[in-house]
Amino acid sequence: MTEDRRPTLTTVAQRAQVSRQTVSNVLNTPEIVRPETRERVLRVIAELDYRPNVAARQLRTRRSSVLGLCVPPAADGISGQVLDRFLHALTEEAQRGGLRIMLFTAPDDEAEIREYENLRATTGVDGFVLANTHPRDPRTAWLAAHGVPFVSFGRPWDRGASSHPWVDIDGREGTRAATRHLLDAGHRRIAFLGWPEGSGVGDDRLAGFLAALDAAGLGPGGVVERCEDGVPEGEAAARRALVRDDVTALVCVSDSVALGAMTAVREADLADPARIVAISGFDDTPVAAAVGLTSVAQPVEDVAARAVALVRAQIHGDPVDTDRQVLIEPRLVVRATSPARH
Amino acid sequence: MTEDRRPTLTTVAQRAQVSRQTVSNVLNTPEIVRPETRERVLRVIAELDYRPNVAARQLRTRRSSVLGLCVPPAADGISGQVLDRFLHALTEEAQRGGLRIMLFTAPDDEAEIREYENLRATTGVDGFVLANTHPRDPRTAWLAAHGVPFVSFGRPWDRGASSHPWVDIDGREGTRAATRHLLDAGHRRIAFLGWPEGSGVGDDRLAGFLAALDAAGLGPGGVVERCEDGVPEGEAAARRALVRDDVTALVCVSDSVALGAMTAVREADLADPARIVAISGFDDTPVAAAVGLTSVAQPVEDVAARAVALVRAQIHGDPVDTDRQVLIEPRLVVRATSPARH
DNA sequence: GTGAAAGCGCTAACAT
DNA sequence: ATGTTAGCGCTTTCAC
Repeated sequence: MTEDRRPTLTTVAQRAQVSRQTVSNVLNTPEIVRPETRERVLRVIAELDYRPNVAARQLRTRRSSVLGLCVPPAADGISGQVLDRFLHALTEEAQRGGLRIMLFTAPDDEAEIREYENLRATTGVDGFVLANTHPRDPRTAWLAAHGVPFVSFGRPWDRGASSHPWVDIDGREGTRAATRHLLDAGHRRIAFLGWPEGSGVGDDRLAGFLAALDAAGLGPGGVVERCEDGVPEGEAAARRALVRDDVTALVCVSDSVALGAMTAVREADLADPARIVAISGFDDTPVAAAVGLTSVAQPVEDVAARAVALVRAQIHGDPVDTDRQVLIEPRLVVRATSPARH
Repeated sequence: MTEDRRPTLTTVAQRAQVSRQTVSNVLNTPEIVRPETRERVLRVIAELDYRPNVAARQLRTRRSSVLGLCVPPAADGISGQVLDRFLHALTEEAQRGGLRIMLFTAPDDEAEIREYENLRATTGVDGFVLANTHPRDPRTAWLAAHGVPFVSFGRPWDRGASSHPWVDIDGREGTRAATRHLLDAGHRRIAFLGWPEGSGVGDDRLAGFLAALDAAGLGPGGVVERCEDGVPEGEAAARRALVRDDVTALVCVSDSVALGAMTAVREADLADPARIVAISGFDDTPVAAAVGLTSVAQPVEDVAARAVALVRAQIHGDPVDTDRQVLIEPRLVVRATSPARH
């Protein structure tokens, strides 16, 4: 058990015959150091495998290069997957830019706010990423009021909510693309299986469906069945929609609902072999890929990249030249559940 | 924008009329401080809302109270859910014990090892949790060789591998319970849908199946069909198993395989209404709950608790009185796909 | 361009 | 039981 400690700035300085400060400059402001000195110092750094101690740096600079992320107590079913993919992407993107992601949990919004305070005061976390904002969210208001850098994955859905930096995926455009795809495949009577009215995300997705119908001259309005998110719920909703004999395609608000719809459709297809009902889901979860479900994919990597850029700008106090609100286009992934009609 | 900084030990000391050191003692070794002094200091701490600066503490104590966790580049399908649930549980458990989880990524094992070095040298991460160990894993060997505290969720599957602290779930016991459940339900000819031979986890689960058959006097051996993990793969494997008319139940190595099997079974049941084939999966993913699939649940909360305890013991240099290897019993969740035979 | 001094907030070691 | 001293490793400020 060797007890010798890691090299420090002083170790490097001695060995390179310069002052500590010069070594620090080589690392932080290399351009002000004479090239030959710089070379020599860099060589010693490599030789000794020197790495700066971030705790010491943080103590001095009051900057931790750490972002906090609250992981929700329970994964919310199948669609929870999206959040997990986002977490992977975020970690990767942050790391690429010299930032780290630190996790924490809280049972409710108030507790989460207390953790923000705590993490700021103790660990000196530089900023936060919120991944599950909801209407009337007290957390964004608190963070904004306290001047804490943050960004949310998800728009604020309240009318007149104070605007804060966010990145989101254009759900409306997603369902619009899915609906257009089904129209192109030859379907004329398409139903939408959505969530109960009032959820910002769900309403947004419904809007895209209606817009596509309208644009095709099939509007205004359309067949809409609503249900809570879930597989059996989706199955029941699909049954209700399929009562109408002319419905030949279902645009679903989520992969969970779509998975349930697939069961209902399978029965309907058996009852009337001439009636092949097409389906599209939303989120492009692994389940969708597994069962061959056409779905709308959320490019979480793009979201992560923009999100990191937005917090970083706030941390560095950079004037944010690009928009502080970013809407990202989703991508339709066509699979077996939406064949062209012959 | 008020620029006044947070209170420090000195602020508290002055206000409480004691030395800095006494305040520190109140926080770290309260028992050596006279009760009345302690009370007074604590009151001031509360008044000023003082919180210790962890960077300063870390600089002094060479301890960060941070655990590193590598998130895999890509979520591996439906069963990836287990890992995500583990991550939630781990965060919660760590936080409860005053530890934080810091995320990082690496494209391969070698890069991950480099990150270990990096995180140790720069951030002073106290230990690591590995969640995806595999046969011939160079990472555990490196960590052990360098005396870095760590624990893995998952046994080392190599014969004669150097033993390190780990926590795992007893997959063998899981499939044994599932098989026994189907035997109790009246099934006599049960097939196992497993992964290709050679994966430690898959072989372990198969062993439980065989053991249960043996114990019931139906062994040795049994109907075994193998396939890669995945829904369509599971469907094909189930078809192969169901060719035998006497097979009335399928024990599946994962929920993905089981989900595929459900499709095959549905067809078989339609072809012969008298033949109701039961199914069980493994992992108890949200999908299983959604489609009513009987499955073996992994109590990741327990795993997280034991894992945190094991790293903590190493960090503190505590003599580990309990076993450094912990095997946790899974729990069978009975749902609609395994009704009793009438 | 380089060096010296000071101090970020904390705790280990010793003195009282 | 409490106080004093010193220093963890780094960067900011100001000399040179």
